[in-house]
Amino acid sequence: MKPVTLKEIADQLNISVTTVSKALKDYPDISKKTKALVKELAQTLNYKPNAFAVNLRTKESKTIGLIIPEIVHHFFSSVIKGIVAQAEKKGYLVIILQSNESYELEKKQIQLLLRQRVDGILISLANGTADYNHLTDVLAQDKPLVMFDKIAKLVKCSKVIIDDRKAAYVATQHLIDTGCKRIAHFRGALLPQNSIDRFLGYKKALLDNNMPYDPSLVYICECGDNSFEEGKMNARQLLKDHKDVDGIFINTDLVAIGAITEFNEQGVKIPEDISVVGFSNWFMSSVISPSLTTIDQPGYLMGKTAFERLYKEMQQVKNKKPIVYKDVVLETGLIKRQSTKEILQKTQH
Amino acid sequence: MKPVTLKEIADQLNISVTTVSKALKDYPDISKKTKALVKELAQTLNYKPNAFAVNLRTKESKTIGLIIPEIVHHFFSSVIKGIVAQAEKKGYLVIILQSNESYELEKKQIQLLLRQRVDGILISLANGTADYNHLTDVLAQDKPLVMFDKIAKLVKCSKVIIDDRKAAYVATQHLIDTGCKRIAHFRGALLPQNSIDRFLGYKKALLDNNMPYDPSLVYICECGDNSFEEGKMNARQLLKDHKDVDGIFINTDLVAIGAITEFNEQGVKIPEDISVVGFSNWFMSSVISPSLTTIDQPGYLMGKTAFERLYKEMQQVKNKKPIVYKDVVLETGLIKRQSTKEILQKTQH
DNA sequence: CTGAAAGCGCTTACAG
DNA sequence: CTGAAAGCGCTTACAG
Repeated sequence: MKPVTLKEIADQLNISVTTVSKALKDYPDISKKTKALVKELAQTLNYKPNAFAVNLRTKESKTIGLIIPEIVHHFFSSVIKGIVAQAEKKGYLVIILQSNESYELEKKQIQLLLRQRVDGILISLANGTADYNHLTDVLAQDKPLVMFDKIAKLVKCSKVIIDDRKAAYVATQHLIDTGCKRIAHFRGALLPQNSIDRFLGYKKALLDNNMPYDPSLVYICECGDNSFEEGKMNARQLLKDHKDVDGIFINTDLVAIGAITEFNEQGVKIPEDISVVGFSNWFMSSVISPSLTTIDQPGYLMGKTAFERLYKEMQQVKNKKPIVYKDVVLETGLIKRQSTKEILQKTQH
Repeated sequence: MKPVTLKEIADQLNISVTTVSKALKDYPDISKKTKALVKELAQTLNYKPNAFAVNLRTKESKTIGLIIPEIVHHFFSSVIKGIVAQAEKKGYLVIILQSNESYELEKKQIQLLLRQRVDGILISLANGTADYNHLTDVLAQDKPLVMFDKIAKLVKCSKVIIDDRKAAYVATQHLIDTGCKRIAHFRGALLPQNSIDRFLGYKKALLDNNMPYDPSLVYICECGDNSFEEGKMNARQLLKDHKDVDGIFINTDLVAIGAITEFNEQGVKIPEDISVVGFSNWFMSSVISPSLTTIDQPGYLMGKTAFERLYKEMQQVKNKKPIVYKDVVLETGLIKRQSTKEILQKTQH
């Protein structure tokens, strides 16, 4: 069963393809009668315009590309959901690609999307991405590109992020406010901007509170996959290296959950012996024991907002206006749970 | 900066578009010299074939559609990952759509994908889907359609599933083997096939062990969203209704985790007072306390396999052969953890 | 070995 | 109010 074309409708009605096309699109210069006839037949034949032909003519695909480091991931899957939902509302389809945190794959995927002539690209960078030529290539073609969460500050394009530095500051301050004196940090991989920013927020909170910054308390993971195992390993190492640590701010909830599991296994009491704060507020964090104090990171909203930005830019391109770049910073919040102690009364008289 | 076309390459080289096209595709009737010239220029100009034009000519989009009930979901996101990875290997792009468990949305999305002229469709049905015309429409167009996980048995197409009935039987048998005498079941929504099959497996295990089947021990959730809250609610209700229940087989891990949380809060001991078995082996289940005994459901493999099936069918269509439908049943396994007791010794003499 | 020509299915400026 | 014609960027059967 071959799909129905305009020509078939035209032939059956003994009118021209032009008229059929215009009738379906409600051009004002077509008679009401013709329109009704055409629409009815299109309906009964179940006519669907051939997207390839339409795209070829209009140079629009109504499709966007999405490149994400990892799909099986609470935060990222929430972002995907936000993007897909918002895109559908505006009549756009989303092609999804996963970079697996690989720079090489990411580069290849950008090429794939460009070849596919998507109208715009949404990307969260792989940890390994340090070279941005593949991204500036996109921008050079006046193809809208919006980064979210894992971004490159140096690339000139719109970005949707949270204030990682501030959020990390709040997390660390909370540890301090609850009485922690010696606070470690699991920072994950070295490169990604949000890893850097969270580290800086941690450091600043220490210094602002006149606490010494000790680099040996910062655990970097070369693999940098932010995994459960990474948390377990780091926690084990920490217990060997620094028996005096009484608080940890951890880059990502999953890593924090790994750490908590290790502490539980070794009989280290949370929060009595060590307080733990995570980052992202994965659903899991509310149900483990003890439940994890963490930073709430609005994934769905970030996806929605990123698409909205991209949409604006795609409109600008369509209207032959210059693309206006804009950064959007979303709010985060601290979720207090059982892995940190009560805030000390600041009783002074 | 407008994308480069074949014509531009042809003009610069003073040859025809035909020759350029053939040279790039390594047709044997083009001279080595010409091929080298064309390829070099294409490279320097960063030529990328216009996918719309290619698709329009070849009637192939090298794109497939994926409709899934929920993206933020451990099992489904694993499936997505498997599909996307395998598709990319074979040179296909994936358009992702989320039905939100809504039949209406699902129907609309099928239309969207058909309009987009995807080469094939992968779908896991919404809970509410009871009418299959939108699916048979796809099949009637000789467009490959493969269902996975949440399928409709009545629709004639390839399916990739697990043996839900058998897996549920194994789960229930495990409860029996560990000494449970009165076993409840949280079955979730009424309609979906796997909900039905898991229930039947539960029931059969009881009967095969000469245990009475008591319908009042089966908790159906009309909302049927398989949520954490559903688990808490059902557990609360169960404690009111049936104080003698000492084991539960629960449809989905997330619901089981909700139940465990409720039991923990009410001081009901797991597995001493009540043993719990879940279904799916979400990552979360290994880190909660007590960790959850569950059925391992191979999400990534299911995604990969579903794409492979679709790929075969797309090849058949391409080669003008009839589509051969096939069901693939993937293996599951029981993961024993802390939420169930040790298996009783079957000492008989 | 090379190229002119037709055509995929649409849209739209233009003529009548 | 209707339609002939050009063209989007490719591919491929055919001629030379």
